[in-house]
Amino acid sequence: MHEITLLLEQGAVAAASDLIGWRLYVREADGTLTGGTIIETEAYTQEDAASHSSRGRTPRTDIMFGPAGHIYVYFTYGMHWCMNIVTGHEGYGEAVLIRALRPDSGLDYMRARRGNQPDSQLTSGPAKLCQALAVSGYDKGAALNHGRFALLPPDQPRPKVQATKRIGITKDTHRLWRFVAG
DNA sequence: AGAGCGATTGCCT
DNA sequence: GGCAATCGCTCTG
Repeated sequence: MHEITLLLEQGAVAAASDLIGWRLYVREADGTLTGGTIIETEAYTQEDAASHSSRGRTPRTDIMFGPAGHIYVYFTYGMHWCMNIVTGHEGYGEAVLIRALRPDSGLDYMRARRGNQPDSQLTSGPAKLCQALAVSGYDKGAALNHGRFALLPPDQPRPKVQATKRIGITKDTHRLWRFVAG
């Protein structure tokens, strides 16, 4: 638990890299854990023009400015939810977008929500994994490891991590703040 | 009160 | 690889 806080309080960029290999799950009503190993992340900080927090603290982005270890979810493109883990310190707006998991638990729940896709496509995108884990606006501000969400340490040797450009943004595109396992 | 937008996805060539 | 779909949310006025 404290290990998680230290990891996240380093700041979004270091945390985004270090979170590769950690395991993220949501607990279903019957106790099943649905989720898997984090294999792709992106960092967003307050000085970063691509970040929602760069335009100030608003009702939408308020969670990003709160303490580390909470969930920031946002709705986009009229149909998709995406989830972030808030990092850094109270008053500074930053978070890590969870972009992909390697699913290893609760696969039946994911298939039911994602339309019986191949396992490799159940959680291979930020909106896909929210659909697979049934994450939505309802989860806004939830605290890790105090309710539905569990973030667990790596259960295998940490993979190598590559840093690349972030996906789908139009500002500050040069930053190498996307991290992928491999 | 409402126009504009979007940290994506899936389908198409 | 390119691009349309899609609509609730956000912020401004």
